[in-house]
Amino acid sequence: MPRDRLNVLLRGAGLRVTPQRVAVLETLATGRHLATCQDLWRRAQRRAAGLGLVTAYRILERMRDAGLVEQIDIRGTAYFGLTDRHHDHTICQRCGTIEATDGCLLDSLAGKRLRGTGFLVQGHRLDLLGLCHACQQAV
Amino acid sequence: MPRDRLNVLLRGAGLRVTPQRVAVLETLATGRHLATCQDLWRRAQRRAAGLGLVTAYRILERMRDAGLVEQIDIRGTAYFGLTDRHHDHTICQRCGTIEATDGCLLDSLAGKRLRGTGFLVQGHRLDLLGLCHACQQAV
DNA sequence: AGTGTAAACGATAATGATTTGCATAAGCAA
DNA sequence: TTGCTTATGCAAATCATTATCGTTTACACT
Repeated sequence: MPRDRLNVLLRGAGLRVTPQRVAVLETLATGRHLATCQDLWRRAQRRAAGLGLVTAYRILERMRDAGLVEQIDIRGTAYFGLTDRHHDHTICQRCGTIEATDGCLLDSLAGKRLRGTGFLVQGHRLDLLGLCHACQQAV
Repeated sequence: MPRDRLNVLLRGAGLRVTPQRVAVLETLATGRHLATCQDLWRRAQRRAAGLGLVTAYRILERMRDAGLVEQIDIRGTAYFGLTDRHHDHTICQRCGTIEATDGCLLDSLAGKRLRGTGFLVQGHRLDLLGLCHACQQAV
């Protein structure tokens, strides 16, 4: 993703452009999967030396509130990804292993085994992400 | 839910029947929504005095591994519910408020506002819950 | 009913991710 | 460039969850 595009994204979301934010956003755009804050922080340091972990947390929080980033919590840790992507996963209820599904599959899967991984589907979780009525006012 | 049914559930899942487990399971069956471990623990104490918080965690973990219970993590904390129910939610990306959706709605919702609550849908999260290949062997 | 053993329990103390407070530095509108 | 606001970095606090360990209990087999 070109640097300009990142700046536009940030400005468009009403966020100041700082090297740290660009670094985190760029890192986010580079990776193909969801990532934890710690992970992003470690990787983003190549682009912004001295970046603090706490800052990474704040940046992700800010971008999440601005709608640029999506936060998803799995087994006690938060994962982040760009909002414009699809994030469908299989999550093993026993060992917690997370894998992305190939396409966007949906209904009547219970009891079925997914082709490829052999994951046995027992149930599903669907969360609609967005803004509640109150927060829409507060923009 | 009758006490017998609970025992059958536990036994059927290969779990020993203890007053603590019955208490937690009963509490889970009583509540209409997902609940945190702390919450379940507090409520289950009416049925099993002296129940330890750590025990509640272990019971839920055990029942989750046995497939009786579904664990869902939101904003850094785990929520639990019986597996046999549907759990579709709206989650505000700003304030974190979680609400259950009325029915089971699915596609082409992005950008729409939900009737009733006015929740603005920006994206969604779909997790398929079940067992990975390795864990299926280990049963 | 009595007994042995693996599994469950309760309390306390770690762990690890996330937040908070505060002083300093940097973005950006005028 | 100046000034005001917001962002950053660090150290310490918080909070859910996990690990440890000694004690108790469920339950299969007498």
